[in-house]
Amino acid sequence: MSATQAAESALPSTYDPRAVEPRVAERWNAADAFHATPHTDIDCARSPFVICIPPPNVTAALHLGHALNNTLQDVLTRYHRMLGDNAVWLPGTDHAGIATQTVVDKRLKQAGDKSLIDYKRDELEGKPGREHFIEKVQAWKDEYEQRITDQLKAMGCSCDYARQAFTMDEPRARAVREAFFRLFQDGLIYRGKRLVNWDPVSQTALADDEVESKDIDGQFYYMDYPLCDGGGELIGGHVTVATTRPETMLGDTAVAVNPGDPDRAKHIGRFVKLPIANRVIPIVGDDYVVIPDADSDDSKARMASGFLKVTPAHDPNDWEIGQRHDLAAINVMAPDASISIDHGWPPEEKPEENNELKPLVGLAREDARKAIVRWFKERDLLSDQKPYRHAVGHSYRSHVPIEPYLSDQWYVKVTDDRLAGAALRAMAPDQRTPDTQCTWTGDHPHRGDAPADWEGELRFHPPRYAKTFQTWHENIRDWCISRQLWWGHRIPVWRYRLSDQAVQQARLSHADLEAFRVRRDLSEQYPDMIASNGAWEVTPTQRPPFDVAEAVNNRLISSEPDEEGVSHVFHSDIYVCLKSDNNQIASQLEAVGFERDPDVLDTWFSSGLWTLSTMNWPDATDELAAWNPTSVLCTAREIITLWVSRMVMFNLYFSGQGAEGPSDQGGAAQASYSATGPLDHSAPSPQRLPFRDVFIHAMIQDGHGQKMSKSLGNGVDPFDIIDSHGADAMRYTLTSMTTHTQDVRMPVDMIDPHSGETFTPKFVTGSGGVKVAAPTQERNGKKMVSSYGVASGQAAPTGDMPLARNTSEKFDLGRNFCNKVWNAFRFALEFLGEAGEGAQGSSPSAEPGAKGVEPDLASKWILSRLARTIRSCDDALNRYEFAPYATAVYDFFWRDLCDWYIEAIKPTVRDDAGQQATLAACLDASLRLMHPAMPFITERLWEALDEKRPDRSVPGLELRRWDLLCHAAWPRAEASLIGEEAEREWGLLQQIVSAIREVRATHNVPPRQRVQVSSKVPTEHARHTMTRRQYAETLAGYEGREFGPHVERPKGSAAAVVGDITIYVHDLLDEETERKRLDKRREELAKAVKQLEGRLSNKGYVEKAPADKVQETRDQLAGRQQELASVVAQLEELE
RNA sequence: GGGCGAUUAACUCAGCGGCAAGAGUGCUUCCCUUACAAGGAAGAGGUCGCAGGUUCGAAUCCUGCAUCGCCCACCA
Repeated sequence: MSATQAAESALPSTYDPRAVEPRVAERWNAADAFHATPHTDIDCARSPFVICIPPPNVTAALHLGHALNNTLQDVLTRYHRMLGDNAVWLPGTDHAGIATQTVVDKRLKQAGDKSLIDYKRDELEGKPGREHFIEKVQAWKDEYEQRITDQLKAMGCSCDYARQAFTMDEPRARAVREAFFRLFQDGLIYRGKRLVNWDPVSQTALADDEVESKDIDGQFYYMDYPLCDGGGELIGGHVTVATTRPETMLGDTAVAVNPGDPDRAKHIGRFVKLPIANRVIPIVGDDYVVIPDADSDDSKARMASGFLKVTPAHDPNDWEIGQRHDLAAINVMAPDASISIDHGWPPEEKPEENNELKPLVGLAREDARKAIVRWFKERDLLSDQKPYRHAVGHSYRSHVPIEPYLSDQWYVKVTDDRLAGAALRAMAPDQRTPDTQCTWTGDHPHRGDAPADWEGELRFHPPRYAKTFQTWHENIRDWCISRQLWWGHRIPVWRYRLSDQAVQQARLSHADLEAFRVRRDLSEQYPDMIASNGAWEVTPTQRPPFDVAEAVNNRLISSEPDEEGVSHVFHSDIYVCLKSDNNQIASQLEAVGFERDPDVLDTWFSSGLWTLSTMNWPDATDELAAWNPTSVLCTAREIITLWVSRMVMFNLYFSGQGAEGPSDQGGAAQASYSATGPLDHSAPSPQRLPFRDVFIHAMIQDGHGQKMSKSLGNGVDPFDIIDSHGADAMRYTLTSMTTHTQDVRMPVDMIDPHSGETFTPKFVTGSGGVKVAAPTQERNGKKMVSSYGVASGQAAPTGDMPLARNTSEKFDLGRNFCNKVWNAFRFALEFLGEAGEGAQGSSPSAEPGAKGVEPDLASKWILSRLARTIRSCDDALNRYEFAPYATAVYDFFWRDLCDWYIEAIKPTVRDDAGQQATLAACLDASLRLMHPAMPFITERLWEALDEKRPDRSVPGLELRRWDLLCHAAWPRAEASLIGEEAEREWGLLQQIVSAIREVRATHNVPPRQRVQVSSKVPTEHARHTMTRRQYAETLAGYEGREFGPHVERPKGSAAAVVGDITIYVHDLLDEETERKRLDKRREELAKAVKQLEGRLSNKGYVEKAPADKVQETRDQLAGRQQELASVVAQLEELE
């Protein structure tokens, strides 16, 4: 070793993560340490361990919630890699459709650049707007994908970065097209007219999860509708409907009452004449309607009038009622939510001739509400108005109320048994709740029991989350997958609109015929690329779940037009789904008038394929064969419905079809890698889960109990913590925080960039009532910018006003631990090297500990503790119990190894080869055990340990060498290492040492000052006490004098009692202190004795409790009584 | 409205039928003892949210209540 190398490898006295982490990362990188290749040969003993990362959104950088998520995945991956599994962790990011598009648009606006509105205008004017906008988003994505990757690497995540994926890159796009194509072909994708969550400002449909509920102070309006006969003649009288949304009354197509309502059911079958619209609408009976009850606890019952206006096109409940009663849905609004007669108003009502209606047309919905209320008031038709507070869905991007809006969208029929039903049957049987509330009425396929031959393997940890998964699927509704956005996977469907002639006269034009002909020719020519039998038009009155075959037969003219060109199709356009991105086919379609659907897919469509697409499905890859299903999914509970569900359904569905296409194999087929020999890719595949285990971890909240999130702006960048505490400290702390609870709180502080001091920032209430750090902070007259200020675009760092990084003292735990580990090694490496070289001889396989030296008590004890610690770590990690794992390594290393073992052997270890061997083994095994949580520091110390002491095995614990710790074998201790006798012995010694230390401390004996100690011990203990003496003397700082059964208390000494041993610490003359000390001890013991006596005097306890418990109590009592007697005797002697 | 969870030391959290109830941080006292002051030794600090119940025995299981949080839900 050269002098410079020696200098480099010298360890400074404080652990400096900044110096260590990049170096270690470089070593891993140079060794390509985390790259894995699938083993398709089942003779290979290495079982796969696979994790797909929950791909973070490219909307922003990662925060501590992600740090937690990824730390846990890395702990598992590194653990299994060390176990010898073929471990791989597949990284990637998510394009996050609407979220990213919104963020980028907002930034463009903030910067005063051309934003989405401008690009949309360009597009309308025939200029390329869409492409240019997507370029902007793409640039954002590139930046944040890189940043996220950098963050993961800085955290030490052992991903196989060569396999990095993005939900919108080409391999993933192929998977999306393939999946869409197959679902389309199988009739599981359809186009439907339904109510969607419409954002009138952004003018797009929103996913349910993009709608935020807010409580709004509104009004309940009571409006009178006059009764009439079926022909519209008023017959006198009226009914009063109650509503919070008077403006939607223009779209009413019925009034509903509860058939069980004694006062109002008689109206069922009658008609009312809808004011303003003059539409004659029926009164129908429906259970949904709440019967009024002024005394009810239900506010709705108190407010209700018993008559419900039914507006199927503008209210989801009313939509359902409309389905049940075959009511028309009349859309009365334009996409911007202004009143309109052009978007579905029945032409036969001739709305343009309606003078009452005319003034309302074009009004915004809020203005229309006022105008209509005024109209009713003026005519004395508004019988009441009451204030009412209720929840209203708002768009999370534009913050305006969502309009339930009738529009054409693409749906995945997840209600089909092949999807939701399969997901339910995939659940581990013992995690299914038998009698949950299921909103589906009647026979529903999902409710069926799992077939006997299907063993569901999907398992949630903790198990309570299985219920969320189950109820979601039992109550699932078809999934709207189209979004009127630009950033996303474009829907691979081309549409040909039939001519008016075809629609109105059921005659096809020449152009129509040509479109049919081209579609048919292409279908024959490219059957694996083009699908056309899955699309149809669903009328508003058709009720889900649909029967595909029925829909195809009745609604779609799947047949070609006959010789005369007459089609049997009504209202249907021709839809063609293209699997490949073959421009030639597309251009042939476009040449005859087909147009590509402008919408993109819901972002969860591509995320739902993640476990397949990351392994390059639909190709039959080795990865898919060997690594799907993956081992475990680590995620947060908020995403169980959005993501976990969809991956389960998709992975089951597509794997069940096999590589060759759809098949009916079901659950009977064998897993193809359970056969002997290499994999046969052409074999039919069984349905496979995307993962067997789902681990749901806690949500990180800020110091105010608010969820840490990107959109709220209270996220903390892991880089900040790495900066203040180091990556290992962050990881260790996060690991130790992971219990099976739901939330953990993380109070966040800031670091003053001017002074480097930590302080608690000033908080302000931001949008949505969220408490956030003020965008700018001031301290000692100097200003700084908070990360919230930067993230929200409200402030930018400058020279005078730099960014103040976040930190949290919670991470001190991990930092202090790292420092302790570092220094323990620094100490040990000082002498392990020299002596170790001499001890090991020339043979590299020599085991220094096995040289016939019987290990001393301390060594036996620490090896026993080590063996138990290894066992605890395995137990904990196999159960996804991260905090107990973290505590186990912490307690072993710090409490046992440093506080007791190293302290005990300090005087002797330099000359004791056995102790050196034991110490080396403990250090080595500790590094292995700690590595999954703290990879950098342990890898660095491994290197140092290897240089000094290559052989660390001891009998019962083989510790083979590896170049890199991250590849080293996880320790396996033989049961023989556990020594109960040594543990008992050492436990007694610890008590003696503590007792002497306590005496010293209360009598203010300086630590360096040695004291004289003698001890009265019963004969049978004398020998043991003598053998322990050297350790006890070291640990408690004394010199032993007399030990024996007849030792008397020397004058002026203090006494401590441990079991049947009485220890005298000489020459402590402060009797007052001694009396107080003993008094306190006596009280404690008396209390314990009383409690134990009480327990034993309880007849029930003695009779019913297990005998060993009772005996234990008796022994305890005897021990305490003896101690108490000794203490009392000492007190008496003091008098 | 439905579901899930939390309430234990000043703070953040473990423990989930039987330890005199634990940890980290903070606090007090003493120590810069050549591994570590990001450290060592000792210590103070808790009617385990409230009220019932089950049990020989409850922080732990059950019921109810209160407070807080999250998820889901159709805005009459």
